[in-house]
Amino acid sequence: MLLEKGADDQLNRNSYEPAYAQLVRIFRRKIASGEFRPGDRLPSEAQVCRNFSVSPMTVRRVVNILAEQGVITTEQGRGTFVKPLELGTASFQLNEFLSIFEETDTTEIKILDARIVPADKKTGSKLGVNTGEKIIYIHHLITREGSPALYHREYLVYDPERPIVEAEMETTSLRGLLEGTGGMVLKNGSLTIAAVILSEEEAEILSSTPGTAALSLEHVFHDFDNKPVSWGWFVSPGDRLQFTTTVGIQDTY
Amino acid sequence: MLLEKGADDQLNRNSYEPAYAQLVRIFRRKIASGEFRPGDRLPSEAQVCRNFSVSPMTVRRVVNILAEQGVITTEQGRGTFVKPLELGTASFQLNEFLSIFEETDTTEIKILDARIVPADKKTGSKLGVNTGEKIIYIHHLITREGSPALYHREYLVYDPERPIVEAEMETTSLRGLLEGTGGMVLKNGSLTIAAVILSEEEAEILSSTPGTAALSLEHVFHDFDNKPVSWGWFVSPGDRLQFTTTVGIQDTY
DNA sequence: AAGTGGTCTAGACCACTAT
DNA sequence: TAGTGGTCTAGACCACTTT
Repeated sequence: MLLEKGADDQLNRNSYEPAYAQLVRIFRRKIASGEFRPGDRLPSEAQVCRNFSVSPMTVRRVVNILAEQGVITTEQGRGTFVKPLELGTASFQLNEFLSIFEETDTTEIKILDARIVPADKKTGSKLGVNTGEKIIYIHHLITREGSPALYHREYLVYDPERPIVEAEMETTSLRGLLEGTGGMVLKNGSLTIAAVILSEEEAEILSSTPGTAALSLEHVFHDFDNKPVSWGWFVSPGDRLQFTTTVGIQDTY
Repeated sequence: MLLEKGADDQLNRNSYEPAYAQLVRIFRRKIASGEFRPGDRLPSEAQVCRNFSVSPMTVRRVVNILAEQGVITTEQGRGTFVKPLELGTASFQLNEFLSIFEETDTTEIKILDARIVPADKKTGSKLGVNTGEKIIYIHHLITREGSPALYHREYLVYDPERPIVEAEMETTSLRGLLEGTGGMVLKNGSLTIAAVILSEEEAEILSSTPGTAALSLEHVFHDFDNKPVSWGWFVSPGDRLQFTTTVGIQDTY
């Protein structure tokens, strides 16, 4: 090594990339390359300050980001260590699933059904309305390159004061909901992924076979009064949809 | 309001909870309560500095955390705004799924099979070894409160130099792998959730019925030479396992 | 006592947006 | 020009762990 310094040992202070981001990248690379192995102690923050000529606050920020990313752990008074790979840190992003809606040239959203119906017992309890009360039912089919990819059924509370009907019944509104630009102001929601079997009716809609395995994504959304306003689910045959993710250190330079 | 100040308008500087964490909590609460609605502009950072008597760096940290959490967005030169709910930000944590392994009093891990086998074509290609080469095969059954919850099949590259066999064949090693304390030093892995149908053999293992819907979690792990060292999958009947998560502002005080 | 991470200050300077 | 977010400094003080 002698006195030579590589690109991993100094910052480019003229770069548009901030110093803290460069340091995050450098340390991720050092870990990915095996220079720092799981369990190893990283140089102390004071040392990093001296090595890269940056202030303690900047190093602190880098450490916080890497810890947030699950790459390192800090132990007060002891040091900062490279984390071993942990399965539990894996998270599956819904974004990936929803990205198909953005391929507007190959993806088409059709309305199969949309009307006002009386709530049955289960739907009523999900939406917090009495059985028999009027609610909105919408049935979407999403096709990719001409063939059905998944369907969406949704029940919405019927509030004449809010023009949900018009807003929601537009095909664009489904996309709007996904992107957060819908007409409704939603506070939060809960989502569930489950495995289901296609019924005869579902199989016909999706041009599939009854008894096929499928993924279901169920959702309930609440407004700022904590009242449920939407209950519904997406269903897609198992061979046309799956969720993937990665854990550990990725080789992204 | 007059001159009164509520708990949401001042910090407790004697608390063990740092100022930045208190501020994050306060702003989350203000947003959850509807005091700030999606689209609203929050007070400028300089204003927050004055209102709470904190330095700009502390406010900056708060803003970064809330932005990271997906609660707000920042626009340079314009301001900081409350984000509308976005479906795409949802992420399903594997941790929740793996938490069943921590209930050691009700969860039991049994080895159904564990031996050295020749690699078939598919397994060989997954693990990067030639067809017919020796690999390790392990079959676990995980039971909860006496009844089968899910099974795990795994193929491992056979390296006599590394005592994977002994380490991995212990029931504790599965738990170790999940927690990152296994004997192997893994760099990263890829994970896939898919819907499958239980075969007759699988149904028998799981005390279920053939044709039932099930969730499959497939995994491939790589070492620091970027070589695959493990390929396997968990399978659980759809009525015994699902993934859930939430989006938006939660009411957690 | 010395070294480690953790919080916080009170500014500086910059880039961007609105007026 | 004034106000906004964004980066960074050079310290201070604290809590904790190791020697």
